[in-house]
Amino acid sequence: MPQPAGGTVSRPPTMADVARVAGVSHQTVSRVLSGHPHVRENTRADVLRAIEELGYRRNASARTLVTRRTQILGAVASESTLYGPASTLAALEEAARGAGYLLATVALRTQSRQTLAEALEHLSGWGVEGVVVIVPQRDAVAALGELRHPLPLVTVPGGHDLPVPAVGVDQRLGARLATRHLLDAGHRTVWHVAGPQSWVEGQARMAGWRAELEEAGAEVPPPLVGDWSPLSGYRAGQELAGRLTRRGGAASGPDLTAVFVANDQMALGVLRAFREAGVRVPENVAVAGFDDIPEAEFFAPPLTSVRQDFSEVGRRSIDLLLERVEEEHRGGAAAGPRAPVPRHLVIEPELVVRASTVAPPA
Amino acid sequence: MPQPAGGTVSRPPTMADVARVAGVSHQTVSRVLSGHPHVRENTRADVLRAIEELGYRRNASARTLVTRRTQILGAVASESTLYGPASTLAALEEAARGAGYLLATVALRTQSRQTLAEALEHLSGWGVEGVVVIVPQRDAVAALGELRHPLPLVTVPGGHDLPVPAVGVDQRLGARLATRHLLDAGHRTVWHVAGPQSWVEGQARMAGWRAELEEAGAEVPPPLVGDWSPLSGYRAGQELAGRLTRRGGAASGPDLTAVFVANDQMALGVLRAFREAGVRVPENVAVAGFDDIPEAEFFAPPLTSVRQDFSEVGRRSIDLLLERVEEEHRGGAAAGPRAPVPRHLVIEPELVVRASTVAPPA
DNA sequence: TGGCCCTATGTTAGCGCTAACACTGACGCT
DNA sequence: AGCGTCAGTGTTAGCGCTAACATAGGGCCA
Repeated sequence: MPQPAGGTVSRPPTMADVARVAGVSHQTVSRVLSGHPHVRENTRADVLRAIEELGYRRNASARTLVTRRTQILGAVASESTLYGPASTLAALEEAARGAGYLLATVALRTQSRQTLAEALEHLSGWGVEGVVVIVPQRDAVAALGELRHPLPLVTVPGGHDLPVPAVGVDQRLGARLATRHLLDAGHRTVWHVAGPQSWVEGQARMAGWRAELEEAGAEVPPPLVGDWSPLSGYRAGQELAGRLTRRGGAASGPDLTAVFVANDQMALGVLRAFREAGVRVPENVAVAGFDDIPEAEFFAPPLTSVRQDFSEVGRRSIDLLLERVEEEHRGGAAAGPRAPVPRHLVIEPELVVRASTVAPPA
Repeated sequence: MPQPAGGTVSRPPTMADVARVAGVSHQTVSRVLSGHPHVRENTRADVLRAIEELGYRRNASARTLVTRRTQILGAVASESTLYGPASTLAALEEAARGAGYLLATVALRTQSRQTLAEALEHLSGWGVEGVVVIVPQRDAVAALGELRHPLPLVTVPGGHDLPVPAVGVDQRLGARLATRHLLDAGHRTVWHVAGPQSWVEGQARMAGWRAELEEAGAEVPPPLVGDWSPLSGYRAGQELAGRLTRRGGAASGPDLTAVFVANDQMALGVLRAFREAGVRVPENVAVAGFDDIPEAEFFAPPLTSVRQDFSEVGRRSIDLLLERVEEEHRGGAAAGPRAPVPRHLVIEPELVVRASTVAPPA
């Protein structure tokens, strides 16, 4: 790689330096760099050679100052160590980079109105052109709704009625797929270990489960509610195992032969509780999870789960956000009528069937 | 929140606008914003009121153009969906934000010389002042060593001899803690299911395990090598279980009563293989892991593991990086002798003892 | 041959900010 | 009274770039 010429370690070269070396004006250099059409082939080559020779790189701030475009997008997330958000974040970055944008992230411990406002404030301090907000909790969605920040936003997941475009995996559908799979396997009904109802996904998964049961005319057992953690799944598993063992009881409720657990972590806890109680999976009870985390394949037994394509979610979110950003710049200040219906993109989930719901061939 | 005055939706207000409203020069506004000492209290109040009234926000690009400081740091990571990197990334962001910097991330699928160079190139396109590179693999470290990029860098983890400062948890120590814990419990020796030796951590954990055994005068069994995944742990577990069951064999090697597994995911696989083979944990064999992922507590049985404080790693990395950045700006172009010895910060890990290594009270 | 358009390039004027210096008046010293 | 000092403020000159306009010369037509 060519080094800046000369012995003195000085300022990085500017467009004017390149112009001098190439024997043209700085404007011509700018034209070459911007791919402007009316530049002679010879001139273009001279300029490119000079750029190479000096190791010139265009100054982003100067460019931003006049174009009013930072080419920076933001992402705000919480629980970013969980598989879903982390995957989404990575996909978001890749997509942003592919589109020529830098992605600045903000990792929040909790998403309150205050912290969300601070995050957006922080990001707009650097002039980000738009932000993807990963808001897994309903409170956070509500908090976001109260903000009315002028920045173009996209939320992940969707499923809310905010005037903000969104992208997300169809949680209801995922829950229906898992539930239907269990009903199809001959179970009279399906129990549910739900996620926290304060989460968008927790609520949607429960709704999907309930809808599928009702549609099938199956009895709807009372759902147990966990907090996504293996421990809460373990507790729910103990509760369920208890119902199975004191079998004489009249108050035991509907047939307990199948359980749909709202995420794989909790399913891990359920499996453990069942094992301890001597409940065999899938012979006594079939268990399905949600998320298809990489470990799910190696649970004992391997877990049937609903797979979400987070990469797709990331890509689509950036597409949607850039659409909004372009709109903002074209429509500009003289804005016509607001985009009438914010688009909600829905990605379809996929059911992955494993041994936890299918009895091994005898 | 006050809106920009007037009906026309126009450009955001500038310092000049604030100056006009406050009845001072734009320079005085700048002085107020920069906390310059020689400003009368009255004047400062006038300016702040005008800023509030107009909803003024300083333009970062214009500021950067003259100060040559973007106040942006970068982070490059791969496998960013794993618990460790994801936690580090989140901690990095929080620390950067606390120090008044924006954090831009790049998520790589693989870290080759090429992709690392592209990532740094991408980040320097926006003038980041420094970059934290999360390089878990030895190849990546080597690739990084060949780059000689002018950007201030810090790597996570350390344990290399590159002329680059680093921060990391002491992996050797962690491995020794786990191994010593097992020896102290009365086991004659400890087997090891290692991580890929292409990884910095995989190698260091094996080295720590071996060193501890040798120091104790214990026999060193042949290590089994996995790839961090539960499946590879499962395979290793089957191999180990096989040695236990065909107990007559003379070639079975040293006593197999304790296993130190290089991460918790693989330990999950080992536990499953043992369970299937009828090997009881910890009664027949004690098992310890590494990382202390949140799920470790809910494995069957709960897993003894080595906890790493990733938040601390993140904070220290930013501290170190900013030190380097400041140095760069003070020393400037007329640079004196390079910083002689790049600092390596080492964070101590902590052993968390659970049921997988301690027989329950009879 | 004059007028026109079209290509290829140069010149000029900022974008919004900070750094450097210039200025003013109050104060205190000799 | 004359002078230096210093707090408090204004004026000026860029930072490196792009947009808008200006200019020069060649080809084409009537």
